[in-house]
Amino acid sequence: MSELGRPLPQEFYARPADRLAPALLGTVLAVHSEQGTAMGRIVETEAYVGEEDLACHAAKGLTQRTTVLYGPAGTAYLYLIYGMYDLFNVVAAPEGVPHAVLIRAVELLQGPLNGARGDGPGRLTRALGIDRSLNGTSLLGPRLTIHPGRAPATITVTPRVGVAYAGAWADAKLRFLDADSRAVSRPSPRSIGRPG
DNA sequence: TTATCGATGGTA
DNA sequence: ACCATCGATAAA
Repeated sequence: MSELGRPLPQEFYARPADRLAPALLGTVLAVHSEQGTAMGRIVETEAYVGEEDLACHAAKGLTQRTTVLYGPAGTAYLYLIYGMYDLFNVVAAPEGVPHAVLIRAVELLQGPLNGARGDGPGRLTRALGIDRSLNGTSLLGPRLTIHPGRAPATITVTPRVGVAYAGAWADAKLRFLDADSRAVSRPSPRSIGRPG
């Protein structure tokens, strides 16, 4: 049983998503349920930085769907994509500022693992046993928590995945990866390949 | 009420 | 490269 430090405090989350996203690399997402605790070390994140960001859901403004983005930092934002996958995000920035960090990959430490892997935003939610019923849940516990972990030695920065429609924002370098992890969702320009 | 479109992943 | 699958949003 690995040791988890205290959950990251609310203040940790209350900063712009482009600064929170790299800070989350290496931290451990824990999902607590009757079954036990599922855990994964976060190795890939993307920042979505508010109403001006055409790739951010809040580009549509305040709607029923985006309500939690406008709420306090340190809240889970989960939504269904492509009719099939639940994607997990961390709400960032002060209340009223709709920033979020998408968690795209984890190194699985402890399961449910429903036969799923951790290398992909749709996969990790299945592997950790979370879905959109947890939308709006606090990351201060008791259901979901994030804990300090081993920070990456090197962070790779690239444009975000799947946002080609977002005009100038499609090219923004807002995706962050642990360059030494092999659990990332897809090859990255710098960390791809194996030495010798 | 209806049409369009995804912050994906599995298969060919 | 193609497509399964469905909720949110915008248009009508």
